[in-house]
Amino acid sequence: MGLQNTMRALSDPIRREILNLLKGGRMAAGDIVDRFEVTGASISRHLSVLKEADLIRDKREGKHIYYELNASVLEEILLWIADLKGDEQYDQKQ
Amino acid sequence: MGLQNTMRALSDPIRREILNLLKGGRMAAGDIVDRFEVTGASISRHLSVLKEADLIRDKREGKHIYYELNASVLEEILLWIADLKGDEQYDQKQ
DNA sequence: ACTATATTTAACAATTAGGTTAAATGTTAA
DNA sequence: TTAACATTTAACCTAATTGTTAAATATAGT
Repeated sequence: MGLQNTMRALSDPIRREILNLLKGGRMAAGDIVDRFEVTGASISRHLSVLKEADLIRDKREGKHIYYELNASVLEEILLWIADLKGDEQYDQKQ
Repeated sequence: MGLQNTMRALSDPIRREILNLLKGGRMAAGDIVDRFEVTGASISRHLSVLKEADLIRDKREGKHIYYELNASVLEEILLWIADLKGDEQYDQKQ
């Protein structure tokens, strides 16, 4: 919901790294946790911030909850930044 | 210095609005302050965060300090986001 | 129903961020 | 050098963020 949520979600390095991981395809929460030094509880909250920003989506499958990237939300930032840069080429592009 | 500083700077709505104002050309600190409801001290700190992120540059001229946009730093974010989106078209460019 | 596994939520502590007012700094002009 | 103006810095307060551990929830298998 809106640029603010998205920007806030992206302001944390762990959350950005999570998105980077998901670029390679969906992952179960536990597998994401394994990639970081912090606890599962901590990652779980990062995931919920990303989900609130609609940057990721989750889907339960049995015991696991899989997370996947939803990159479409990024278009808004991209446009905001391109506008700031006065980058009309990109602005035009859908 | 780096994506983290930039992202952090952009995560605040007042700072984003300041950048938007500067899109129209350089402004003195006081004129920026007038556009917001918060105190000059508060805006001054926002400006210093933006400056640390190298998103703006300042230049003293007599009693005034003028701030101007430095949009070039945004390229890094643009690439980061484009990469996440798998947007090769933009990735290639430049 | 019980146990093990996967994940989230709650409660708390530490840190960071953003706001305020008051003091400090830098500049210009009298 | 004093005064006025423009801006930043310091000191302080409150609220938000991030991390931890422990408890709660959901699912699957026995």
